[in-house]
Amino acid sequence: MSKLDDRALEYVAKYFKALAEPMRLKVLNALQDGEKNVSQLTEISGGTQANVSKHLSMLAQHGLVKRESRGTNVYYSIADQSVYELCDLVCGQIGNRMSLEADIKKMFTV
Amino acid sequence: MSKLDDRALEYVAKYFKALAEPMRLKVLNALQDGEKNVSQLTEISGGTQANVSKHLSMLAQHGLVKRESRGTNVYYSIADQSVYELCDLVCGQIGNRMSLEADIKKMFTV
DNA sequence: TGACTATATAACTATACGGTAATATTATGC
DNA sequence: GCATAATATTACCGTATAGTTATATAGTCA
Repeated sequence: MSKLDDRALEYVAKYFKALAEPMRLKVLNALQDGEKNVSQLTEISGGTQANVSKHLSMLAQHGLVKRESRGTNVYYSIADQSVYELCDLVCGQIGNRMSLEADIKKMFTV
Repeated sequence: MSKLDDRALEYVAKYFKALAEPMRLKVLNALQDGEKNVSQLTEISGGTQANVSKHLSMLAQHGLVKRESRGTNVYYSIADQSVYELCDLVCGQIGNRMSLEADIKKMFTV
């Protein structure tokens, strides 16, 4: 983050934007223990098939997940494990906030 | 990022959302070498005073920056240095992408 | 108090985006 | 080819938000 010009900032912002959605975080979370197909992710996330599919294609477009179709199924997996570092960092930060109610804080410090 | 419930995901998503804006990243970038007041940030970022002020108040609300008024000036500073770890992680990831054009990649690897 | 500076806010517009429902595409097996 | 299953896409709606302009608020100094 030293000398980022405007175009670079756009890229970084877009990357964060990909993570700035609960449903997408849920999907990424579900992919932590290995690849899953759209049906599985749909069920785990509790979303509709269309919506999950849309989020997945967005995540793939931003390079966060990899797509591999096998038969009629399409399997998605994490493209780069370091995405979880990001989330852990954020969780750590949020966990440290004194302004949050105790029960919220507990969620992050388990 | 182990057992995050829906409410926790909302929090994390909101945090990322605060970072998902080029102008806000620019402001955070400008604050790396210490506090600055709104006028300075306005000039550095090239935005309008109103817009920068709005982004700053958003960043403050999400706990990313601290606000301190001295005289008629208001000085903002980074609340938690680890925000730059996040950005560096993202820059590193983006820098590694083979799909990006070389000149874009260069921006991140300098 | 009144002028001046710095910052914040309100009202507004345009645009982006998440969710849904319906439909299209692609692959499999008969 | 036809039926079926899995996934993707389209069109639409409602809402959120970035930016702008104008105005309000607050602090300083004469």
